[in-house]
Amino acid sequence: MIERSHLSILREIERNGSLTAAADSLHLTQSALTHSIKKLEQRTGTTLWSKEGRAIRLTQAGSYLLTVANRLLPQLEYADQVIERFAKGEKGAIRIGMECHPCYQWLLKVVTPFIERYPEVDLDVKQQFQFGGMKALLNYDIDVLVTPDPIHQSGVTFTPVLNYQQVLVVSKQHALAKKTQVEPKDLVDEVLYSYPVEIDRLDIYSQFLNPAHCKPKKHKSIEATDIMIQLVAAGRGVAALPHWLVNEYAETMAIKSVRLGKAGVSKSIYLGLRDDDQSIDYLQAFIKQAEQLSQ
Amino acid sequence: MIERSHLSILREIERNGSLTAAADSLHLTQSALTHSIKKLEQRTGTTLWSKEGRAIRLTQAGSYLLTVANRLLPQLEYADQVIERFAKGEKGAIRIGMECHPCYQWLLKVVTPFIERYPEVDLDVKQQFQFGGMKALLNYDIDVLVTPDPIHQSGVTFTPVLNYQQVLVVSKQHALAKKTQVEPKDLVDEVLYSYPVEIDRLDIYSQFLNPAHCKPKKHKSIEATDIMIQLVAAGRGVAALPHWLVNEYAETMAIKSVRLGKAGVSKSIYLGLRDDDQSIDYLQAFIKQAEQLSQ
DNA sequence: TTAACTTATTAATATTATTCATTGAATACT
DNA sequence: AGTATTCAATGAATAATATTAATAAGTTAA
Repeated sequence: MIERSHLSILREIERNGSLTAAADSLHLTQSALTHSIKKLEQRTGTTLWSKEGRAIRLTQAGSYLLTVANRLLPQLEYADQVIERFAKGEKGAIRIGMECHPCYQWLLKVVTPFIERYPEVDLDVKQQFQFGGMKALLNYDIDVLVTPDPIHQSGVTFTPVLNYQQVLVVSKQHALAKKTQVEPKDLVDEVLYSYPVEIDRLDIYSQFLNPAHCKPKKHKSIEATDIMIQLVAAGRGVAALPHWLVNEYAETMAIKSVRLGKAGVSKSIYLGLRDDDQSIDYLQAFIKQAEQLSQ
Repeated sequence: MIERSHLSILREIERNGSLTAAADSLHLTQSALTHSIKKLEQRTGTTLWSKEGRAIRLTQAGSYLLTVANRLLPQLEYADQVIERFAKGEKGAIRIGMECHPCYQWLLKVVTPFIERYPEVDLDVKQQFQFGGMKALLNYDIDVLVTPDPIHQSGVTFTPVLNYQQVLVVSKQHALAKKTQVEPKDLVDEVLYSYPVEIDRLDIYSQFLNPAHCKPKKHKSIEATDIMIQLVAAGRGVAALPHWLVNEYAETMAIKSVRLGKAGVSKSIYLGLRDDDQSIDYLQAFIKQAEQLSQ
């Protein structure tokens, strides 16, 4: 069995020209090398070096092994480096799962400065989960779960990274646009647009309409935020979205945001992380980056 | 420092799905593996496996190392095999040096059966040496020296492999063709062709002409045997060549061989081998092959 | 819950690697 | 030629490492 140490010895003897010099550069004694060599030659049943006088020269078998050493040692040394980078928390991959439709745009703002600081960390974003984001996290399909609805459970810790108001978006021409706040009953004649998720995960229902036993005239679901905003601007309906998202569109689109109820609907976005991974540098850095953004 | 054993452990755990099973296939105890793993993880400062319950799963760093293992282990295992073949004397290379011009055709007859028996032994033939064949042999530029003039010296052993008569080749029309033997004085009016080597290495001089203080009318040197025979057949001159070589041409060319003197000029071809290499299987086999051919 | 199975731990032991001190041999120097 | 140097080989002693046995502690499945 050829070991890494054997390959190192081959290479260093060739580099240094003598056993003694090779021993120095390997931080060993000459005696140690002689013993290693002898053992290797005995075990393999070959002569790797022919020793004439005090000179030393590779045999054919030795020359062959030297080419192996020159090919494989750099690869092993590179692997050492990569593992070191893993150890320092510089290298890795974050697979981000998103359970929050409008968050994608917010996420981009977190990601941009992060990838500059951690160029060796790969990023991947997934938005569809067969059994829900929580399962995906626990099943190691993703490493970070971005969600407005944390399910507190052992093994996963959630950190709030963004607090915001959920607001109603309406066209500037809409009657509600003049109000500073809307009440549940104001929506009973409206078409309500939302992302395609279960109704009990929509805050406009759970925190606003349902408590007042109201419901909109019609409810339509749309995947793309841009289209949703377009439809709202055209007066085809209203939508409940994060205020920061609405603000971004407000400059270019004919829309206006109105507070939901007297107190407004407050929401938070959380990042979920497996407890196992709490010690991983770049994951902590990612969360910190997200927290800083909202301040 | 990633060692071969670490890579093997990585691979076997992944193949077998558990530490215990991997330990079996590595002919170790489960305890030994646990210790190795722990030591590796401590030294590198990484977690390679996350262990949840009795299941075990690779971390990102572990997955990376597994790809390294799958890439490098096969190469190391192949190197083991190659070294084993070297050890068995099946694999190697013979660099043959030729100091004997007409021997090339004889050599081919040795080589043909040899390469069938030792398909993994590379062969190379060199015919030009900067400082002579003996120096080339001692300098490890060649491994076998084919020569009619062995220089006995420590470190090299010569084995005679072919005894033959050196004969004079003449055209069938030539006056000497009718004789059974020629004398030195018969050549004083002839053009003598020879290979381009120093005159004192030509037996026709050292063993035939010089003792009788004779010399030919003219001496021309030619590299290629075929051309030399053509010229002789055309009556442009005579040449001294091994009888077995002349026999091969005699069927198709208008030439005839005549004995040199009453006793003839006897020659031998020797194979020279470094004493260091006497124990190498395929070199011994090569010499044996050469000896058998002449019987 | 038990039975079966898997990994972790500790202390003892076996194996292997390394060094020290010395020798013999080859080379360089005067 | 003789001496000093340099280099590799050796054997015994020691240090370092790997491996095991025995057992614990945890998980899974019936």
